[in-house]
Amino acid sequence: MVEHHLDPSSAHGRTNTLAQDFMSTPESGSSNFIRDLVAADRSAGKHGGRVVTRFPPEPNGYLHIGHAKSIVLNFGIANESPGGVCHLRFDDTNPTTENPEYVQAIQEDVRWLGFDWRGKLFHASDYFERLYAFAIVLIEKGKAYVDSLTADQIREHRGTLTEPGRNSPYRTRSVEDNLDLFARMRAGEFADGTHVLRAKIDMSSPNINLRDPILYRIRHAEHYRTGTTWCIYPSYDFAHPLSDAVEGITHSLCTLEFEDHRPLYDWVVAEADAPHRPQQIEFARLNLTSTVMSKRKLLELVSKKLVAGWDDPRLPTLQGLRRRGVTPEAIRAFCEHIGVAKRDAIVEMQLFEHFIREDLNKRSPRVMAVLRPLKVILDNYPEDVVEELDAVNNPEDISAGTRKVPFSRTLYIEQDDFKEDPPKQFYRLAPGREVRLRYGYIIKCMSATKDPQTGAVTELHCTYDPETKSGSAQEQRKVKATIHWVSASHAATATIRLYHPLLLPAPPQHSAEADWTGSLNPQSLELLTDCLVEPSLRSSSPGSRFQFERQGYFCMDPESSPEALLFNRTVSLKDTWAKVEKAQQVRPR
RNA sequence: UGGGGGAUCGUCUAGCGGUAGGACGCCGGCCUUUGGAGCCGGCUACCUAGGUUCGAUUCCUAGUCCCCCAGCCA
Repeated sequence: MVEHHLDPSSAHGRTNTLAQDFMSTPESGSSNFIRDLVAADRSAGKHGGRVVTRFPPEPNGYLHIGHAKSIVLNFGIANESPGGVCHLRFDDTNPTTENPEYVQAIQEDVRWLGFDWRGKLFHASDYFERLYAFAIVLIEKGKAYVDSLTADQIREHRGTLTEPGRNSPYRTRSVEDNLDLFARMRAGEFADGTHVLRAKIDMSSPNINLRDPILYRIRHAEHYRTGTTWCIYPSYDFAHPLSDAVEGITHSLCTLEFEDHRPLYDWVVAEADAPHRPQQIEFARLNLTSTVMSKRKLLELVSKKLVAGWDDPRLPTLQGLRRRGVTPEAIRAFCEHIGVAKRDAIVEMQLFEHFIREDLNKRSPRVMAVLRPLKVILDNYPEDVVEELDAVNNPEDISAGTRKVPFSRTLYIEQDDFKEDPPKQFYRLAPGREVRLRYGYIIKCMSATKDPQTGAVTELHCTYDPETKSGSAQEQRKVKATIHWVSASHAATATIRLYHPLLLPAPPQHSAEADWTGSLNPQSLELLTDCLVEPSLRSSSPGSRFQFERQGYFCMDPESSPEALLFNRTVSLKDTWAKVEKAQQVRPR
């Protein structure tokens, strides 16, 4: 049954989120200093009024929520500029860390997030030949030289933060010698580490990046795309600005740590006679509480098998979030909301959860599932009767219709919904008390059966009030609580994974970075077996998202099967009672 | 004790010389067949000290604190 009533409350709710409801293209973003700057450049006719941005990941890991911020910014700015475009470029200049698995995953993730590079897919490795030619230009202008110092010697010559560096004895090599040596580097005549190509700038610069930075190094390694064609590889500081220039990037957005590379970026573009001069603008990277975001730490978790893989739902990777049930819309809305600025910031995980709930609330079908079952027998309900009760699929979306849920004499409810000795403000089931069963009847608890050994409550005997059937007009009796349930003989068994923060709230302070895994939450994964879910779930498919009423949002795992249902909890519902209960523990009754 | 950046509610963020606003969170209330959702109300914020100005979060000066940089990583 599908109704099309215009529900005033949901219609009202919709006016607030109009932009998000019509997002065949992702929502246009809120204002920030970079958007303002790009808009100003465009109206001033800078770069010919064009806007070309780029998202330039190195394919040495999986994308995470921090990358999402950059993706949303770069693609967002391009998409809202007439004729604007955002390139996807793999910054693959270091053959030892990169591999095609990551390239594939990154493309998938960008698409999943809802962005389209419109055919503008590039690799820095596409430009190796051109970059080589730019290097020749530099050498010919006397702006670059081959240095034959060892790595240690180079470090030693570089000076320190407070002391200037010293010129390498090879700094004065002739252009002819440099050309010859550089050609032989390329030809493979030299071993790794024996020579590098360096920019000739200023060894006494207060900016260490300008103390003759390394432009090329020798690496006899197989590159996942160019194989063994090359044994010299350009460094980031050389490849990045020139790749931007070659692609006609107008605004090259990157994170704060590259701020003092900007003079070098500009130097490279200018001295190499690049066809175009992009503008680098820096912004603060995203930090989130109670999780890890650095590639190094994520890789460590995965390779040490501290988590199940890159798509472990506890991880802030895009694949982890997807498997957990987070939608791309929620991620985008979050990224737009947190803003873009230059100050270091740590965003609370609760803010992210808010955007996940907000999105899932509108779209998730409701369903009943009992995570920790407690048997309930309705003593006055006939043994051979099964009623099919009408249940609303989504009160936020009447067009989602209704479904039938079987009801019978023996049911299961949540253990938490019964307390033999109820504390103050607990208004669920207790001896002698009444609650409504969602979509069903009001029931009254007559007695609790206990395990003689442990004293644990094993089953409840209740009576139901036939006059109070849901939807019947005659009985308007109110009770304080409504609880969810499943019919014992109809329910399907499921395994459910609950996720808790990856990091402990207060990380042990002792040693800083070395053993950061000490602050990992050993209880980050909670596995519940023998959960009982309503039978309609048997026919749903992996990836489907639901709200388990009164509990949270759950997503059917890819490894779920009709015989072995498996769900991941995306995020819990806000739980007012949990707060009250916690407050009571601090100051009882 | 070099250079580059940054400081606004608990947390993000707006402000561009004229009443410091929004979101999350938290607290209280309303409503409710989800203690959900929704609604209403509230919450000790401009780093400090001077200066300019009728008026400064905004401009100037001097401090303080925080972040980044000494990879042949990006």
